[in-house]
Amino acid sequence: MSFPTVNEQMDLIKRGVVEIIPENELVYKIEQSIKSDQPLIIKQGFDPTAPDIHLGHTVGIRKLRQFQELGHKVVVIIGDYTAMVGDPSEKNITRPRLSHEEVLEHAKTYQTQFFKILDKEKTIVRFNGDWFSKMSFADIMGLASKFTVARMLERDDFARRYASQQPISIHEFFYPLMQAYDSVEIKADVEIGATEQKFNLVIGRSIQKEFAQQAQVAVTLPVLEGLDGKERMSKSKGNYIGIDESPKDMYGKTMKIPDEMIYRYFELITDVSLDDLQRIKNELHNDNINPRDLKKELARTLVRMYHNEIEVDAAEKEFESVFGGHKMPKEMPAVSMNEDTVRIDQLMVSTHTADSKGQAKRLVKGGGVSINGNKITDPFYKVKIESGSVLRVGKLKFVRLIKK
RNA sequence: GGGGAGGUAGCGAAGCGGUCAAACGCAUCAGACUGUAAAUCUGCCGGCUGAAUGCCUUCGGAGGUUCGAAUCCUCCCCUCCCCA
Repeated sequence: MSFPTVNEQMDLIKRGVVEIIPENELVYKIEQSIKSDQPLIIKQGFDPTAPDIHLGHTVGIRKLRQFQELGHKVVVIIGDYTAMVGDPSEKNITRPRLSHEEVLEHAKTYQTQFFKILDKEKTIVRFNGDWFSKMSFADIMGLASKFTVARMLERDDFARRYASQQPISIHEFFYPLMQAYDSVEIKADVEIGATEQKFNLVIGRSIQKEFAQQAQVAVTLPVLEGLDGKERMSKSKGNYIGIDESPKDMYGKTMKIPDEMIYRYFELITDVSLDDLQRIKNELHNDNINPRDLKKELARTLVRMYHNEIEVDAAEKEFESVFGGHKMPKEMPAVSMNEDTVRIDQLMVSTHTADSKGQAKRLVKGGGVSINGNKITDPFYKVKIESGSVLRVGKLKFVRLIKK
């Protein structure tokens, strides 16, 4: 096997990354790899706490693929063990503990989704339960003794929580240690992760040294903001675009991101060339160009990546007809009813377009409800049920009614 | 082990015997304006009720005092800080 030159490799690796810690060690590792004709081991871990992967995850996964293109070996760690323990960084959200079955189920979908981006042949998937489930308490104490509380408290979120009198449980301290130990177990040369992972990645270096290994290089990547443009993309915040979503949803959701995010999305989660990136940046500063058109280009690009060209056109047409021409979408959920007439609030509750009759009435009073394009203003309006009638609530919720 | 401060709606934060479904801010949701963007303005913002000065559920949990408790008492659970 022959590898590209050090400079070629570094150019690709550095694209879109925030930090390489330390860069000279990475250069050294690549030199050694070329010299010995051995690939580097590139690691990234995922906790399968949610059933599938969204575009936020692809920032890292795409970086892994770049390493693969350079000839290196990617090891994806599935944190089945850590996921079962429960993610302490989100402790304030009290999430339900996942059973091992659920975790494995999620892990399964993760794996198929990984391979929409990664080269299956060049990817090794490991579960960290393989080694953690076998450790004795003495082993755990041994691991714990290799790190100090003072260093733990250097970490931003711990420091902040400590300062603001929020609880921190002891077991949360194990998280970084477990992640670090994963690196020891697979002898990682490079670990990649989001910027917020910096602390964990660096601890991996310390712990590897404790185990007489060469320290890994930490590569940090930006965290992708979700549809709100503020908070990180995450399933639990509902501001995500899943990579398995339909072309229509993917396109529509992309059109919803704030303008400031357009460039960032192009940069972090698409394959557009550096020239195109520059062009996009210029056009965003050009007042004669409607940023919406660039957003459309982004939406097209994303749908193309995860679906295909035909779907791209269909999704765009669908989007334009609904939101441009104020027409109805082609496909919408249908609900069949026996009644001849139903009061609007009841109809909304039974079609799940409102959570309660009270909310339904409020929506009607707010002017957000229409039947076949006719706005309803009376919260006690009786809707005549006819097959083909369309109930619209807000901008996005449509239901087709069917008379039984 | 000792001392102190706390737990209020999605979040932050008032209230400290009735006028509290609970001020205010933020977020969410809907409307106007738009490009399904941003900003701005408006409305809503526990549930039920043909829409109430009505009913039900809610202020960490369980009891109690009272005509009446988020507000007082008892016990319990949880968190934070300081001292040892």
